[in-house]
Amino acid sequence: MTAPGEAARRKPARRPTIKDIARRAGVSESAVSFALNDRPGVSQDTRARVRRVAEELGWQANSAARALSGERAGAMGLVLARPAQTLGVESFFLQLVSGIQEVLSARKIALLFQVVEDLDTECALYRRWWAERRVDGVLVVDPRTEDPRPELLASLGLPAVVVGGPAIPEPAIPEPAVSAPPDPAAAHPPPLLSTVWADDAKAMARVLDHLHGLGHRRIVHVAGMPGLAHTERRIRSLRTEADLRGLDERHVHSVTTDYSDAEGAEATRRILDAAPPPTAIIYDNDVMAVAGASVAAERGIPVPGALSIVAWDDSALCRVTHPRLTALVRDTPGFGRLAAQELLAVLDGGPLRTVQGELPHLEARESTGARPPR
Amino acid sequence: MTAPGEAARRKPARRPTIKDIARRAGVSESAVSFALNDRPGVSQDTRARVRRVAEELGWQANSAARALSGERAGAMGLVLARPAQTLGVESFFLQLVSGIQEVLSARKIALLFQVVEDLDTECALYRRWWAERRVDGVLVVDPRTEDPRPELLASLGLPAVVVGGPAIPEPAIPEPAVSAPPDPAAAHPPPLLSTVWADDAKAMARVLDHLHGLGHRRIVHVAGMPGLAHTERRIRSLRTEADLRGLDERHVHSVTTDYSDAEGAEATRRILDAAPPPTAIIYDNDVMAVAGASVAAERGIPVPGALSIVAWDDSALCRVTHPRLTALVRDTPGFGRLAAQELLAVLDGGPLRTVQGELPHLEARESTGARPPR
DNA sequence: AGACGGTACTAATGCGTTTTAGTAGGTGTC
DNA sequence: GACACCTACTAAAACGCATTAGTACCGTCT
Repeated sequence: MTAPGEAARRKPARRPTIKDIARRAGVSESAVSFALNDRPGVSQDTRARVRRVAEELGWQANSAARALSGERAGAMGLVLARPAQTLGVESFFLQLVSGIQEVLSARKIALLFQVVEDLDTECALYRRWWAERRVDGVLVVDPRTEDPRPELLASLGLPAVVVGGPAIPEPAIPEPAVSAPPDPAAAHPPPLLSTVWADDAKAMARVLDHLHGLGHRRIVHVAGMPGLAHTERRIRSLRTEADLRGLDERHVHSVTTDYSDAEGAEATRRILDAAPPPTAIIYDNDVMAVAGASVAAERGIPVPGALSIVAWDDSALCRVTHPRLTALVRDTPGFGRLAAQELLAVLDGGPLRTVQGELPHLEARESTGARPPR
Repeated sequence: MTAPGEAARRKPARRPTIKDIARRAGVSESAVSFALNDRPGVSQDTRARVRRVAEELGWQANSAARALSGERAGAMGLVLARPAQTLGVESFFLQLVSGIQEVLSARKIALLFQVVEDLDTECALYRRWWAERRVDGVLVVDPRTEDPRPELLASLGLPAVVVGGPAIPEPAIPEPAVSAPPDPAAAHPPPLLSTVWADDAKAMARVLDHLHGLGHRRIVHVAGMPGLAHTERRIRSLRTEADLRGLDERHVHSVTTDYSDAEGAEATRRILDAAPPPTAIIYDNDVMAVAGASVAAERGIPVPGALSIVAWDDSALCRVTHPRLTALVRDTPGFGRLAAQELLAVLDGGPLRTVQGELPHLEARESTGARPPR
């Protein structure tokens, strides 16, 4: 017996093709194709025999050949445009991806995942993927308020689903009536792509309910990146909820950051320097929330004694701090599954849709408590 | 003018092929192929003209056709076998992937990234990718001590590089001489795959130098998952380093976990319950280190006053805690680049190699200090 | 002048699959 | 018994590219 490694190196095992199956089953290649793809044109007997032979040979369709013969590439794409150093701690993406794949891999569809530096590179990559016919569709993440991607993808005819969009105002929050709406068509352009999203407005309402119920009246929202659609949605929702409770800009407002721990900490320092400082802070992700909690610890500000903290997005992070952080929990893998299903639906010629993910719920932990007296 | 969305939907823009270029440049398809692939057989003039036309048309080779015509799929694979709920906070993988892609995308090679539940599924996926000819090679992460993957991949003839291996003993640490070595061939099987790895032994030596230099004599290592090669390497290295300093099992030892915050915290509680408790703890990842720091805070144990903490792997996490954690910093994207380069080398028919990544350095922050008196 | 060799190209083939266009044989119809 | 009609299959084409085998032309050598 030879060493398995060497043997393997010498004979790189030819992969079986349809032709091998045909020969072995004593039928034509077309018959094999029909049999394996559940197409009519072969008897039950033949179909079963071909299937058995294919199984024996361990045959799998050559994806390139299948893609070439007019059909699909059997792959979807997901691009994450983030500067390399911003990558990291957030658990959101791996979980989203894992949910997406749960759906795709059941259909034997692969996922091309690519991390790029910026939006331009992302767009260039879509073009390349499209020209190379590498993917059948893409999932667009981090939708922005002025987003070139839907337009681009629609013009390429590359099926896509926006994850986390859209940038249109939520129906639940009627805009205050204005004398002459500037340009309704521009404000509400018809959506170019299907979209799955979470209702940030309702989620924000839940957070405000929680904090307001605890007596908090001075609340600051440390938001994420300015251009992102959900950042803007959350900021707007905060304002709406504050208005409902009669709290003006001086008491309740948002500041934007780049989502990093550094800016989260920096924003927290500035916020706590204000006179009077807020009694509660809402952070747009878990990393910043932890960074903020750390700043409070550094300054000896008791949490939740003097300051309550809420993290938008839960993860192990929120449970390893002391105290553990109250967080908005959402089912991120579920969101990924939803997005993948919607993309498959679009590929199957389904209509453009806007579907809504599960509403996040607030997991109250030790970082939120009653407003401090005085 | 029609709405852009509608127009896009109606006319899904045919993608240019080599035939289009040929027609437009007034040459045959083969000439175009020669010109675009830097093959001899066309004049400089023609080559330039064809290139220009291809550029104008925005032509990109159809990846399926290219793959089918005997060549490569133009894609690599990376499978991450982790239970869904373990996914998350670690920044390691996204950074690794980003480094890998820096190298691959320069060569227009795509990365298929897949998250699966367990090792069996991972192996099945390799088989499928191989049979479908979906990838030209794969990167194997999380190498284990008893790892079926190298054998499988070698037998399939699917080029691969192990990232973070190998499971062979480091040459720097000669094993204590034994009378009859059990089976040297089994202990040191010839490597089946190329490997990139970091010298965990030297890194551990650095950590021990640091802690020992600060006076620590009772040190516990909270390691990761038992079956993983680097876990075993680190455990062995710790023992070696402890022996060198005359510290026996009672003073210096390792415990294993599943890398999660929960087990990191749990292990910390048990460790601190020991009499006498250690004065320093080394955690195998950032998440557990933060969880451990949180347990210390919970118990009112001052860090580093009474307990020093070191995290193996740095990330934003280590900087957002209070105090900030001393960590072993490695250049993870660089490691990814190295792995990708090595994989390309293997594809180009290069020899099986074992290359070593940059040695991590210890970033001393506030979580380590002099051994407490008494 | 004929053989030789090189250059710049074209024609034709193959990759593995799907799909379209046949075709042979049987069954039913009137 | 000629016709249509179905079933179960085969043959052939197509997908877009790389590649191999020509081919036409030109200059050079003997």
